[in-house]
Amino acid sequence: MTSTVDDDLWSAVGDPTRRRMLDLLLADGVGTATTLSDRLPVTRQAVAKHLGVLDRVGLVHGTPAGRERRYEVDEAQLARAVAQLTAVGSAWDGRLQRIKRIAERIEQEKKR
Amino acid sequence: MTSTVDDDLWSAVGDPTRRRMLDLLLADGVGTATTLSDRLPVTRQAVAKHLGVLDRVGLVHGTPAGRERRYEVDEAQLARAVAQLTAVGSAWDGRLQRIKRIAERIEQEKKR
DNA sequence: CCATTGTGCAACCATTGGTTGCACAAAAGC
DNA sequence: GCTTTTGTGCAACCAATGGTTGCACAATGG
Repeated sequence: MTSTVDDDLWSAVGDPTRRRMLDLLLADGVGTATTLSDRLPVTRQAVAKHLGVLDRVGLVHGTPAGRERRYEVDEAQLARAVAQLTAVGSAWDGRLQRIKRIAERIEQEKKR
Repeated sequence: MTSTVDDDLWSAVGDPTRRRMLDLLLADGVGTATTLSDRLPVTRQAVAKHLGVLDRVGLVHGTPAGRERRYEVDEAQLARAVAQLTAVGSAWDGRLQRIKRIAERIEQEKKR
């Protein structure tokens, strides 16, 4: 069942730009809208919007520091998201395997 | 690195309605826009659009059967998508663990 | 042959990921 | 201290997309 999935968390992580942002933040530890947009193919304003989304679902946390706002990954929340990814993945995987087994059994029946 | 991810595949699977559709198709083996929309909180037309998206990225395959069009999951392609999910998941997981280890080492240093 | 049912297509609406432009506060240079 | 950078936030705007309703039409069933 996919119904156990938090859709907000998932769709936050579903956007490719946001995924890259999380990658960068994880690699560097911390970043601002400007530093992130330097390494991304979108404008600073777009990055700022994404940071807003990620902040709202709790995947990152931003703190004002002087004139800039620093963001870092909330590790616990990202761990939760990862858990959901792998949960859905293995649910589908399980179904696929079951289908494969059934297909093989039918092959067997035919040969008899 | 998330750069190895096929964004089309991922964002196809990123939509919650499409995820539920895949669940239903996997459970039932086959379905049409109408039968799926019976069990989903959206209209038949919305489901038809989603089926179009899923078909375009190859996650499902639709074949005309009389007056209706039957869709089923392309298992190989879904397996690919699952592989990418778990790949990104474990990449992040790895980074999180590394961060955790470093944090623990710093704790150690302090105690000395 | 007529009524039903499943589809596909078009128009329309709200949200969202993106842009540009601007105003303003904090740092840095002189 | 005053001026120039530099980082932010906000607003307007645009295109794509997930959703809706409405309609026309082909296939099935009585």
